[in-house]
Amino acid sequence: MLLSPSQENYLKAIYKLQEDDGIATNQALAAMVEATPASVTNMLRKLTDTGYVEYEAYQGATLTSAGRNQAVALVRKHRLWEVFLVDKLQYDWDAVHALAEELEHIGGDELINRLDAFLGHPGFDPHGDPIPNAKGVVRARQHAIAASEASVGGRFVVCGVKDSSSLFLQHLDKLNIALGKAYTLKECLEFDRSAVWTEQGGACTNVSNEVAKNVLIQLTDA
Amino acid sequence: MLLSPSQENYLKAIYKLQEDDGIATNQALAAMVEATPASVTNMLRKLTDTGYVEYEAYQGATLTSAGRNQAVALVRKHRLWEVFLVDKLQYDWDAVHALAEELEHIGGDELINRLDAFLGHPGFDPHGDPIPNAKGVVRARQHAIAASEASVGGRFVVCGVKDSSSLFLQHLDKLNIALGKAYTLKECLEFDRSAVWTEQGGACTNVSNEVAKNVLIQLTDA
DNA sequence: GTGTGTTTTTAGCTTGGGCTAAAAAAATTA
DNA sequence: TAATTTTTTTAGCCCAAGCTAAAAACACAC
Repeated sequence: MLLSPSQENYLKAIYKLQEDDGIATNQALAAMVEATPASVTNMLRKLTDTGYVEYEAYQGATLTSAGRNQAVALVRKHRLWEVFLVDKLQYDWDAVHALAEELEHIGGDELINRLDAFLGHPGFDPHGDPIPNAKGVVRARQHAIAASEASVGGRFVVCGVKDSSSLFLQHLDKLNIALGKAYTLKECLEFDRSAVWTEQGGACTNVSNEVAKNVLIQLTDA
Repeated sequence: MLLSPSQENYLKAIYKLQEDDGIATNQALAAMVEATPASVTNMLRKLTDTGYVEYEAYQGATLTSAGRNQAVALVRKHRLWEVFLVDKLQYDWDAVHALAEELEHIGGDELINRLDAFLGHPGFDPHGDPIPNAKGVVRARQHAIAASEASVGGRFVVCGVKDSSSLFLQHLDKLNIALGKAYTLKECLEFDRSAVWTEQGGACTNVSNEVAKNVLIQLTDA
């Protein structure tokens, strides 16, 4: 059974919602695929008939194992294309999402496995999200927590973002925050719950709680 | 005005037919886009309304300058993706057409210009066809003739193919004929109009007229 | 447990791109 | 020129994927 780009987008949306919220409601799906709830009901019926989704009226949707395989393959394709665009074509990390969204619907396993090899089997995409391997295994990011959870005096390395919207990523660029950079959490300001991060070199950045909640870090002992 | 993949395919087909035959008839278009003549009539009307095609009933279709720009841009995208697939992902030259056909509908100028730069601004695709530049200028292949036009004793280099179907390209692979290789035309066999080509090393290949007609060469004096 | 508000579904319509079958125009042959 | 064949167009249909508006189901508060 071959899936249309639209159907693939639904599967990906269900997958993400299941991961994040545990459940994929009609409304949440509608928001994610940018369609009306009525259209979602339609499509869920179709995907149920073709065996990718399990769905009973009013109960939300879950993926079958076939559906999950498809979704993970799409995530793999999306993230590998993002790596290509950033590493090879020198795109900024905030500009690649939309293009990867188109590219992920092209070709099959052959193409993506060759791309994977060409890129050197990268483990993570430009936003720090892990890339599933050819067998569909996603190794979870280890020990990652939101930066807002760090405690004063703690040292950490930025390893990902929760929000990969262009707006947020450009904001991080302005704050000079990037993946792989190491910081110490100098202090937390009671008033607005913003934080002060210092780099090794001594540069200080004031980070709002809103930002910190969307930055993923790994604590380091050094 | 944004074009759908289907519309883009029609523009490309009209462009090719105009180049090859001088005229794009309804029937030829139908064959090329793999649709019925009735569907072609429909689409031509649409493309006329949007200003990409000039078309009067029963008279065949021609591209406006806007249409030609689009078509040339598509050819550029197609050929650059083919170079990517062969040079970077190690695909065989007979396997890339279908994938490039999908990839050519993705993204806009930005993407393709970055790809072009990444590939080192190649002049020709893996089948020897010239790649239009960012301004839409296609520089014609120089002095290329069909191998069937060569005369006995002549030396030449293979520089392209007329037929880039998978079947034909695989046949060339079997004959060990590839772009860039140099040959001497040893003799022409009266009986079936096949030819004997010899390589520098001395290896001989018997080439049928059918094949020779679809191989493009450049004569060399040496 | 009844009422109110939210969520989901149903019903019916729209648009893009196809299709077939039949009619009309053009081209070819006698 | 007339008859026949080929090509193109018209008319009417289908399917995928969306939409709106209204009805039904659910969930929660009182």
